[in-house]
Amino acid sequence: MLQKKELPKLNEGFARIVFCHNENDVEATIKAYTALGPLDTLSNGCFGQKNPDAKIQLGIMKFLKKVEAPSNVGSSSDSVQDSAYPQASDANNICCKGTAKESLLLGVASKEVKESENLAKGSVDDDVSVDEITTLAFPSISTADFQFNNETASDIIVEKVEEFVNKLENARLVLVDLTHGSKILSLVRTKAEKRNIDSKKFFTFVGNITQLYSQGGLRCNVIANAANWRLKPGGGGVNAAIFTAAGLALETATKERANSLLPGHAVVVPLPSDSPLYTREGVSHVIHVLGPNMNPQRPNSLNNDYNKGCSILREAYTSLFTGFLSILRSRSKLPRRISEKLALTPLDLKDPSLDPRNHLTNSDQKIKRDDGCVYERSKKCKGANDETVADISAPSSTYGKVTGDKSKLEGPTSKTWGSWAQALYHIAMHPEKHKDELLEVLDDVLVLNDLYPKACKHLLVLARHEGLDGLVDVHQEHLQLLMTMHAVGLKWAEKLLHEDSSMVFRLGYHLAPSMRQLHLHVISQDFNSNHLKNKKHWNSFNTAFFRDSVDVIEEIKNHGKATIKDEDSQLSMELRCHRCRSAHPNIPRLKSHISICQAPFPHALLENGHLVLAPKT
DNA sequence: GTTCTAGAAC
DNA sequence: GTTCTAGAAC
Repeated sequence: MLQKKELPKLNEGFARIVFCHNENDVEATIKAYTALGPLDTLSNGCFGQKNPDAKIQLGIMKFLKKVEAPSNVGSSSDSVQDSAYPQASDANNICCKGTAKESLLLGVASKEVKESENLAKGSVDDDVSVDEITTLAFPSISTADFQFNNETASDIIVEKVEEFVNKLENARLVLVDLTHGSKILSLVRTKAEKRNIDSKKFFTFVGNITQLYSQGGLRCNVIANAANWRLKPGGGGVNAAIFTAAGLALETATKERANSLLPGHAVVVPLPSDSPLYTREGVSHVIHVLGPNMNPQRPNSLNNDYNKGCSILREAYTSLFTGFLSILRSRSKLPRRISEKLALTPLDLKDPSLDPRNHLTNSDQKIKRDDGCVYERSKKCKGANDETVADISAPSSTYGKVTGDKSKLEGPTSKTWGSWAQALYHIAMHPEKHKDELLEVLDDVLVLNDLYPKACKHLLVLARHEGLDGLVDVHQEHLQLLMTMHAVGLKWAEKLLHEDSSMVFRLGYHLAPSMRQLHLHVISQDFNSNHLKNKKHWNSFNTAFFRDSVDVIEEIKNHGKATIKDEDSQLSMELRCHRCRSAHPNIPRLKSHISICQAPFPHALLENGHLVLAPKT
């Protein structure tokens, strides 16, 4: 209903929403406001007026039966939701629905929280909270600098959104572009409409992805970055904007997770609470994504190979959305009281104890945080209190009671483990007792040298979660952990490559590990070690017994578990060179062969990131 | 996971 | 004779 009494006056710094019942109401409203000053058409279904003194824009949202979407709407506005509003036959009906109201609020929220409170109170009857919605804002991947065809990219975006949108529960996805005339937004919008994708769960938005809340009133807890492969600031576009807006905190947090990214992959980085993006915009995570590159001027150009390109772009969106889902899942594990506070903006969080980022759950999985607060706290705890690590493990755990008991201990998969097989488990549970052996200590993982390396360089990335003895225990909810383990392993491989660029690394898990506690092998492919002594040693790294980390991650993403089969048969297979595939009668003969074999690695290994090599110079 | 060692393979 | 494997014990 047009609320004419609200029309004449708009205080400085305030915005107002006017609910219109029908086209006539909208026209009348626009007319009334036009009388007060020039009115801009901001975008489809949305009009605005810039008040130069107030520095805030007034918006009038139009809710009608069906609005044709013009792809080009010139405007000087900063940002505005780009159509895709819920549509219904009666505007009042929409107004009564929380989701529509959220859209309204999001569309024209003002700059300061105080102001938006006033906005809500002044113009909207019911107080409907939008706070419980978790939102991922993402730019179109690869269509800008990487010159990926917009038409094809829009198909893939819509396809992937459609695939994930039903898994979101109370969350949503927003495709963001800086410009109003954005071709990709227009294409995606049209195609999403055609496929009847729920516009409450997915819509497009015009605005700066680093100012969605402060300038556009759209609260996005998670934003995606179209990153470069080195995960470094600079370049241009979204990457430069996000790194600049997030400050050094993002660079540091990113470095802890990964040093580089393969095309088609994504890495979730929790944003430290001192980052301006966190304090100003309420962004808790940045997900770096690397898409395929079609630009010959940029590294790893695919030379217009759209077969590969499409497959990598699909992978990129899968990784991005899966990363987002893992954030949702870890949030949903928070106790109710905390999750209720989750969507509070940082401005609302006067009491740091209310900040969910400062909490650990009581469940058997810690909510991983390496932002300043928690990291500092956990470090302090380690010094003061030996129970820190025990706090992480499950109080309700029924296995793995670490006592002096020499008897075999049961793990979660009820496999029995000899006392000798518990060494990694002990390290994972009590890293403070093994400081000298550890190369790196992070919230979720530890890095250490394998005690009996089977190659010149052989590291282990050890999960710290209790209850994960091996791959068999890994499920969908561990996806984020697997990605962290991979990223940390990759980081170390690259560090070692820096010291010796002739090395080649492979990252993977043993199908049936001898040692309890999930660990990722990062192993150089020279296999030049006196500790490699028998057929089992060789085959555990050079048959299907060795499961590449990238493949395991894919399997968990797609099927929720890793395929475990034929573990024993792999270990007794004939001995074959991992490069030229020639067979050898015994270990000494094989070893003398691999010391000289220069054959290229098999295609299956060279493709899809199974091997980590130094970049070609 | 390693070490030890009997016995098979050469 | 030596070399190498594979199973038991830890």
